[in-house]
Parts: sequence; C-alpha cells; structure tokens
Amino acid sequence: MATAERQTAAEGIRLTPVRRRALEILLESHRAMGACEVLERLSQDGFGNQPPVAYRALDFLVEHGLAHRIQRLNAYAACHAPGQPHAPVFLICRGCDKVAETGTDSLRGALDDLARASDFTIERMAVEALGLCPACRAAEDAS
Amino acid sequence: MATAERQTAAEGIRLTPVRRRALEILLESHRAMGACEVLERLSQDGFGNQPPVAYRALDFLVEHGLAHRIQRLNAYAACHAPGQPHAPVFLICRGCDKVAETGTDSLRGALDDLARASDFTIERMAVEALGLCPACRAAEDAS
DNA sequence: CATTGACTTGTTATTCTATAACATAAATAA
DNA sequence: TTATTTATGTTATAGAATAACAAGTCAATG
Repeated sequence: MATAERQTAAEGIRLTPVRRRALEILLESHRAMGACEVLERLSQDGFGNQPPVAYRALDFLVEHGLAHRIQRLNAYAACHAPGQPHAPVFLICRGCDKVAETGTDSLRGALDDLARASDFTIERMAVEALGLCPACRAAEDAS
Repeated sequence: MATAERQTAAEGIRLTPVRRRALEILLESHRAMGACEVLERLSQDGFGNQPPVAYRALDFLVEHGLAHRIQRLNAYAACHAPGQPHAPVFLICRGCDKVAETGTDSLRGALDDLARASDFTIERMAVEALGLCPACRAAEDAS
C-alpha cells in the first residue's frame, strides 16, 4: 500500500479514495476477486453501487500495474511486486480458486526471445496456469 | 482436419457433425472467433441457433486439444498442432486482433521448473501476450 | 477571484458472454 | 430389445462489461 502511494505520487497520477479503497480490498483479501464482489465492498463504504464504479477503479489499478487481471476467472488481484517490470505467472488452483503469483527471469527471457524471433512487439503479457495446489492435490488423492 | 479425425478416432471420442463443423469454421477463418460468431455460422448450416450449441461444441474442441480459448478476447481458435503436448503462446495484436500461435521448448522448460519449485500441479496453461504485429507497428509508427 | 479545461464520479440503460435446467433424440452396451 | 450413456435443441436466466450522459472536483491560468 505504501509502495502504491509512493509510485502514484512519483508518476503524478491520482490515487483517489475509490481507487485506494479498491486496492485495499484486494490486498486485504489475499485472493482474486470478481468485480461485483469488489463493488459490493465499495458500496458498503459509501461509494456508488453500480458496475462502472468498480470496473473503473480496477481498470485504473491494472493500467498502472498495481493489480492484475486474471482472465480465466474474470477476477482481479493485487500485484505483489508493483513497480518493477515482471512477467507474472498465475498459478490458479481449480480446487480452491486461490491464485499464487510467481515469475522467473528465465521465463521472461524465453518470452523475450520469442518476441524477437516473431518480430512482435509485446506490451503486456500474462501466463495463467490451471491446476492443483499442494493442499487440493492431497485432498483429491485421498478420495 | 484429417489430424483431428485421426485423433478423435484413436481416443474413441465422437467428432459429431456440429463439432466437426465448428472446427472447420475455426480452421477456415484463420483467426480467433467469438462464440456468437461461430454460432451464427453453425445455425446457417442447419444446426441450432441458441448459445449452448456453440459453447458445447467449442468446449469439446478445447477439452480435447483441438482448439484453444483466447481468454483475453473471449474467443476461440483452432489449434495448429493438435495432439502433441505444447505450451502455446498467443501473440495477440491489439491493432488488427489477429492471433499468432507459437511456442518454444525453452518456455515450456521454464514453466515446468516453476511448477516444480512451487509444488503446484499444472494441468493446463496459456500464455497470452498483447502487443503489435509488425504490420500494425509500422502503421502506428507512420502516424 | 473567476473561469477554463481535464479528470473523476455517479447513474441509467444496454450489450455481450456464458450457463443452468429440462426435454428429446441418437448411439452404445447389456 | 431394453437399459444406459451421450449428445442435441430449447427456454430462460445469470454474470461480466461497457456506452453514454450528467454532475461534481481539482488544478492552473488569466
């Protein structure tokens, strides 16, 4: 959160009350949340209760690298390493729906090579893996 | 298409008329298509004209590796290398919406390493990169 | 201070995407 | 044949996202 404040201040963009609260909500939950879920929380705190309120705040966060959008789940999650450029990898558990964010330099390297080879300019990317986290795998093996 | 027939026959699954036609439609278009777009074509060919008709056929194709789902576009595209296991990478041009499917072994290696390190069982994954294809970049630079 | 212009928020309405649930029909197995 | 599974068609509904407009806020300039 402090990082987010520093970053927005440095870039001269405005972390307004709704946006700030939306980020806090994502950070507090420690998981990916749907826009409607975020909206519900926002409206409880006195902000508007129509979809655009949530979508605009979330879009802003994604736009400025403070949050990620998990396409597969139609959900959003706070970025755990804002500021520094990275090729985030999301490990999505189909058992409990938890999302872990990781990433490696070797992956980034492989992607950069690929972009060079195909002459494609990559501006933004996401790697989403669906599977089972250790806990859910254990549960499934047991049954 | 011939590959698809061989594969379904080998696996003992049924490539029924709707499914077959859906795959043909994807193959003919050489691009990613929305479910509704596919539905329209299917209904023109005498199949049902309600959403589930398209979604079921497309889900089947994705399930069996004959097509991919491009999350970012809410669209589907035929797989260009069905059968063999791969970590497909989609290069999505934000200018013309064309989608190129590539992939490298080094990428797959990096992802496998990641999965091992986090003890996460990856069952399925997709890498989607958004950016500009050579043609659209040239057009943008010119303006 | 007043006013301009850019940005932000709230609201209404609508569009697009996807699935649940059920009835019917076809294919496979016993 | 009969039973069982699998697939299709249809109705209805749920879920996700955006367009368009009105109103408010804010900083900067004259």
